[in-house]
Amino acid sequence: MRLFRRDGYDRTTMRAIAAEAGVSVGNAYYYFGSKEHLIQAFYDRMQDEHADAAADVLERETAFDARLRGVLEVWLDVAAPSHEFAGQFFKNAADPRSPLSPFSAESAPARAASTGLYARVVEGTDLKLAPNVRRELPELLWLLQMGVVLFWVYDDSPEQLRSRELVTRIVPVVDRIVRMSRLPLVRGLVDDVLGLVAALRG
Amino acid sequence: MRLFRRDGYDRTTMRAIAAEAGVSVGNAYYYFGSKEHLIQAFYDRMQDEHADAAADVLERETAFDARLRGVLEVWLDVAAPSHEFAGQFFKNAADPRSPLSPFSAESAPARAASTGLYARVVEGTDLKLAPNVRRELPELLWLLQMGVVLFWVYDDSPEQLRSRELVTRIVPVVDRIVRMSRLPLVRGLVDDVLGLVAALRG
DNA sequence: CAATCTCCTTGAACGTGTTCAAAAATGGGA
DNA sequence: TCCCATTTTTGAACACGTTCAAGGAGATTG
Repeated sequence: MRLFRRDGYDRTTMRAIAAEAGVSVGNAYYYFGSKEHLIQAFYDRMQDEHADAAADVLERETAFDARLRGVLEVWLDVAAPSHEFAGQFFKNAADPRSPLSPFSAESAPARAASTGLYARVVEGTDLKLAPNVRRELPELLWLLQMGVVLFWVYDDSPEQLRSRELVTRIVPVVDRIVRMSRLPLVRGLVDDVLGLVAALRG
Repeated sequence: MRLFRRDGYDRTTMRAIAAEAGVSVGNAYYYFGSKEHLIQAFYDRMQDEHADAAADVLERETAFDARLRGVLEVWLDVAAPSHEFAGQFFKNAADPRSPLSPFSAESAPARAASTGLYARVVEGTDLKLAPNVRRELPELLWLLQMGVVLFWVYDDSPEQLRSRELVTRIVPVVDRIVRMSRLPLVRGLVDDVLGLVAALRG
């Protein structure tokens, strides 16, 4: 991770990693199937840090919008030091066949942990929701986070301020949509969307 | 392109491409800066094919939902033969720094052509829209297409039938949202979203 | 103690994308 | 026809990720 952050993913060679770790190149491959697999550790650690920081937010906030904004902002905090590196990492994760893809079978545990986090975002609030909305909302919020991550990866503004702005502006919109979801006019629409999500899952 | 389709992106070597073309490896690099750059030709051709096929649809259909569905379905038609290959290609396009990224400066002309296509989807219809919605809708529909592409890339169902289902089910939802956008209740929400998009563009 | 087995470690070797100095072809003027 | 500048072409060489046969280290068994 030290070398990745210092030199970037592409410029860090397996030979350099092995030398830094004091082992041979072949030995690195005995413990990690490929260079990509080395990233999984990084990915997991970031997820853990996020879960910790998010727990603080969820203890502090009770309103749905504050909880959601807090959890998303805390992701930006945790990810900030790795922005440059993560851009290159994302390239590999975007390969549909890669185990690092957020939709892969290998990522299922991480995905479950993340949707669990958003389940807690929803749980502790005063939101009145239809049962089907309550069931699907955590996964939709996870998708929202994926969107934020995607935006953040492409964000070349100083200190990723645009990503900050995205979060602060999109959270009220989400909040309003969720609260409107029980209105007669909107309800049919929401049911359609939920049906669509359920049908295309997996 | 013949080799890419037959053997996939990774398994097609620059040496094989050069041999097939009857030139040396170095000569291939005289005309194409890298293996990635070879894809740009493929990308451009697919876009042209899509524009042609979409023009037929737009001549035939007049209702907004039919036009949108037709244009999206025609994209699936054009892309279908390259599904396996395009998955690997997408990995490279997902690199934020790659000129192949759909958000890169190099892709600006292609992006403009695509949003222009969706401007025509909107134009020829009976939709009554607020000015700001009419202005932003083409770009939002292009984003919708990017979403469909993303889904399609990850779609491993036979003949990408799930992607077909996504299109047939999401188009009515979009149609309803667009038509609802003038309702007093929804209008404020729509304005927020459009403001967000405008603020974060570029 | 010896024999054997499993786990761990090594570094040379392979195939890859890419580079580059050198050679070849081209084309226009003297 | 010859010369020279430019464009084009070549293939060996480089650095990289990855593989693998070979051997070493430790534990277990007879």
